Amino acid sequence: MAEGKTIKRAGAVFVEGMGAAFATSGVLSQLQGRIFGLLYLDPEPVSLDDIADALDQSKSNISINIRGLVDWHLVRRVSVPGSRRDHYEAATDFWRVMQEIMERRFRWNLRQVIATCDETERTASEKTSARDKDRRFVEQRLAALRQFAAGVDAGIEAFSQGNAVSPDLMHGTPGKKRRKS
Amino acid sequence: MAEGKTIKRAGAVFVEGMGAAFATSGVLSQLQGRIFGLLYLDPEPVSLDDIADALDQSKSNISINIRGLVDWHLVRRVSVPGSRRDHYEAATDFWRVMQEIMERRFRWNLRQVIATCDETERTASEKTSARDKDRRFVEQRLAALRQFAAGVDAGIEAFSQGNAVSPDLMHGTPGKKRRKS
DNA sequence: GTTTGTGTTTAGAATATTTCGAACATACTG
DNA sequence: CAGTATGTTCGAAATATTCTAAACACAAAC
Repeated sequence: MAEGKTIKRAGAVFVEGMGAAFATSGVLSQLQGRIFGLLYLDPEPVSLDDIADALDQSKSNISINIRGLVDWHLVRRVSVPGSRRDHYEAATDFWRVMQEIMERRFRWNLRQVIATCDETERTASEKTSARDKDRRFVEQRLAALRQFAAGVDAGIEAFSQGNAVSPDLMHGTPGKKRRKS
Repeated sequence: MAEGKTIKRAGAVFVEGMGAAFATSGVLSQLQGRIFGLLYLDPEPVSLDDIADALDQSKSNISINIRGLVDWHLVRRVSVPGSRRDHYEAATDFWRVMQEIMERRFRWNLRQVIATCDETERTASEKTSARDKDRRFVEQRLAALRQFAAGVDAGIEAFSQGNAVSPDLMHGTPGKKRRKS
């Protein structure tokens, strides 16, 4: 609306590019990428219907998908004085978004791995019929995986808090066992 | 085969846990997680058919999915003396896998964003009809996004090479404009 | 060279996800 | 309060993905 027809052309390139990028991100969908692309190049907040219109999608679909964008802090819902409609604008604090993803996606995933290791070990130790050799093998493997996941988890946490992270702190030189300090 | 029935029970917990973890990873599928889970707790390499059998899937499906695991270096194909079949075993160098993912997934994705910014800018500058104000707005936004993506990209590269990465090197304090050097 | 064992490709079936339009709920307008 | 504008929810349709079984290709064994 506020932008000229030419920008709209360039906008189409950007919108589709963001769609492609988001689609392969594993975090957000193609449509969410396109929505973000549209908003990011528009200086004015845009209403739901205008977004639906511009991207040729149903209002309900935009409604659903934009919620995810707001969740990840990639888009803000703002109120526009004259209008009763919800309006949306792109956020520009990508750093924040990245932190959010690291917290809620990566770390959550790592904890899931850790939890699985723990649960497996508990289950394995209940039943005592397995040969010692097998038991030890499994426990050693579970320990190795848990240690890796815990290390990365700690690394991300440190990073999130503004600390530098160095690779060798995270991977405990696999193969050879090493003391903690 | 080489593992007792009890380990198999615990194994089921682990297999399903890995399936769940991988499913939400955005990189690999649930089935791939289950395959990895199975192999990771087995000291012996396992044949295609045995995997298919254990996970109750068709051979072809396993064949397809295991290729992805090998691609990401999460699983190795090994040859077993007595048998003509391909056998597979889990890799244990998670660090390597992580690097692989960072390179081939994250960085590739960031470059995609950068490329889109560049392409958009080129398209925008061809058409000169837009008002200066709009043009500058768009260009400033494209520059900001590109800078962020380039920063993260450089950070990951450094990290991959064993260097420490600190957050403040990456995010150029958004809001206020800043000179390059 | 034929047969047998093995992994891969392929076409279609099964399943899951995305999308739409209608129905609904809610809040503003007069 | 009636009426209208707006966002959300819901069930069905469209689309995409995953999975299977059969056909295929290739190599080893006989």
